Amino acid sequence: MRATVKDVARRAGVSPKTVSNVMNGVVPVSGSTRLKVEQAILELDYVPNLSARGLRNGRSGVIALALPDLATPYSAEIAHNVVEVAHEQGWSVQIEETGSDPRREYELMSRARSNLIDGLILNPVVLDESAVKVGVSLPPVVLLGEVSQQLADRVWVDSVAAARDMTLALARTGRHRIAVLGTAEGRHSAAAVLRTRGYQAALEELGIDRDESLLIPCEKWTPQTAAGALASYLDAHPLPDALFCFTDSMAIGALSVLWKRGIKVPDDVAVAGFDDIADGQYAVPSLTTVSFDKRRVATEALRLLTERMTDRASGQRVVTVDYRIIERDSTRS
Amino acid sequence: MRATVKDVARRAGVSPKTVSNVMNGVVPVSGSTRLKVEQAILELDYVPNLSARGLRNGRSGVIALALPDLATPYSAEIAHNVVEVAHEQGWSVQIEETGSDPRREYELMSRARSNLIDGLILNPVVLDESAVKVGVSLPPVVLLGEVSQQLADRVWVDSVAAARDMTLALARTGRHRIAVLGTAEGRHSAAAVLRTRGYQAALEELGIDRDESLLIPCEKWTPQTAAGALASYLDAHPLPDALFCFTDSMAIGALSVLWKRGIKVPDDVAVAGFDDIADGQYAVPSLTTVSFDKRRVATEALRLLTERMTDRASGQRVVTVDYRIIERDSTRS
DNA sequence: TTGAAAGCGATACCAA
DNA sequence: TTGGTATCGCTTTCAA
Repeated sequence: MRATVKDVARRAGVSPKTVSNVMNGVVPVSGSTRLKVEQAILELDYVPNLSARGLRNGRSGVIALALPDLATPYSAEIAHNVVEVAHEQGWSVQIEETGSDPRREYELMSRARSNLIDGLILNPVVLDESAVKVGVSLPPVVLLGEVSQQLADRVWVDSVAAARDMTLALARTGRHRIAVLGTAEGRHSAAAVLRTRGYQAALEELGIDRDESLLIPCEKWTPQTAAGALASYLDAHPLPDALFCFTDSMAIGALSVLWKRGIKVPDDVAVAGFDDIADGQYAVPSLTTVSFDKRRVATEALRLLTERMTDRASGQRVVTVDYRIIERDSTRS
Repeated sequence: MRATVKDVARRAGVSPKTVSNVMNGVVPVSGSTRLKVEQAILELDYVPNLSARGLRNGRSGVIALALPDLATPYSAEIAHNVVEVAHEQGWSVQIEETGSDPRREYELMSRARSNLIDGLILNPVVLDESAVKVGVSLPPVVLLGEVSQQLADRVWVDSVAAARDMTLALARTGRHRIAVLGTAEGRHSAAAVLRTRGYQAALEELGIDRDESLLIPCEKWTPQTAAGALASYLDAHPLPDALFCFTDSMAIGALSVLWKRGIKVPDDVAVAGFDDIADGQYAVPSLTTVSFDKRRVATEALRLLTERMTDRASGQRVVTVDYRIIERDSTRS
């Protein structure tokens, strides 16, 4: 059998309460008792039972991180940073994948209510107000990304401004027929809508007429679907001057298609992405992108979450994380 | 306040035990009482407290997955599959990053002993027998990958055979000066040792003399370090006929360096990887690699883990997952 | 500063 | 089939 506080207390000749005091270190304990207790802990190889502690305290020390798909580099980098920052602050992280399925998001919320989780960082895909109902009975929730949600705290990058800046940057290299890859057709992802909006705002500023044929829809934001979407597009349309992909993953799929067709990047067409995933730097050619500090996203999300744990009542807080355009070989003029 | 079993029991006019029976569905319950209880659960919006359940049962329903670095595509794909399979079987997954630091592995084991985790799937990097001491007091552990460990259950791909086959495949395209990228210099990663061994076995079969100058060391297996290592190598050595990178991530870094130097792949040098990460298919050119079913790795790991939970005593079990060479553009002759 | 005892919520034993 | 009750391990009042 595993040792418990009682065993430690008996061995150290003190009460369970004293053992608890030594471990949690809030109530002062005399040096000699502390030593005896620590000795006993070592001898018995005592490890506290976190289920019991969680039951008693109402907190588990675990937060959940819900992402659409861990296998995508973007999600993976976010997860990496959240896990790292959380660990530094003494939290464990449970990973959940929503697969962009609102039902999974619901499921998650109910799981979160079952007290094994003290809070939830949720990166939703679909623009859906209803999926997250932040009620009093729910644990604290922080949303990641461009969700239009008025209730939960949120950390995001200003996608509209970033997409606008990227479009302007592409135009500055002398390219004016700028296509975008990743616009949403049916179900609207918030990011798709906002990035398209930023793109169109830039065109307007530049006095470039809108051309619907330069919007290339792409339902899933993976290299695979992007490659497929771009391939069919190129079969039916002339090559644009520049291609702004709404994620780096899509850009990588696009680069692959262009290369296979012998279309030179950036000579024949410039390509840009969004997210600054690690592999973008090693793409061929290296990928121009919208970069932001993912570590900062993690830090802020965790800060909002922990603050929300102690103050459930105050209003929604939104943290906007800075971005910058990184120009690499894929758009050199 | 949140509702508890007692509240539900009172409302349904039954005892707490009956509520528990309804929820767990092992002990038969009469139809009418079941209905009453289910009604009460809905009305009170009851969600069981998993900490309490965990305390009572000694099981939490959570497993931990420990990986060196979630941000690498390989780890991310493994994590994705484990989370998915685990979810299907009703498990939650806690993610831990070891950063290839043995201390983190220790820390993890002790955390695992604290009963918030029913089992651990560990993907270690460093060949270190001592890091995982599988004793009676520890939760079940399943190791992922090429670790030389005699105690814990393990799921792996036969790296020696795979590296041998890949080397032979490269040789079949008429390339005989085959370099490998990723050999370990100081601390030995098990995978590096085994893959080097397979490579050398193939050369021997082919009657090709060993050439130490074709072993390119690379401490960390990231695109960045691979790019750096290859760049310095090329500054001092002639170009080999083929470059076998021990991971796809390294291969992606290598492709980037080769492209920047105007070295054509596969015309001037063939490049191959290992792992078959999703982006390899969209690399420029698409990457020849050693592929294996990551979903299967996840399934087997979870199977071993759950079986081990009910049978702590039986001997070590090892599952070997099949691989196959996928030839893509990066090695076309 | 330390001890005794109650209780967090769910489950399982033993009766009925 | 169902009800009462002890129990899992820890923390925290309240007293000493």
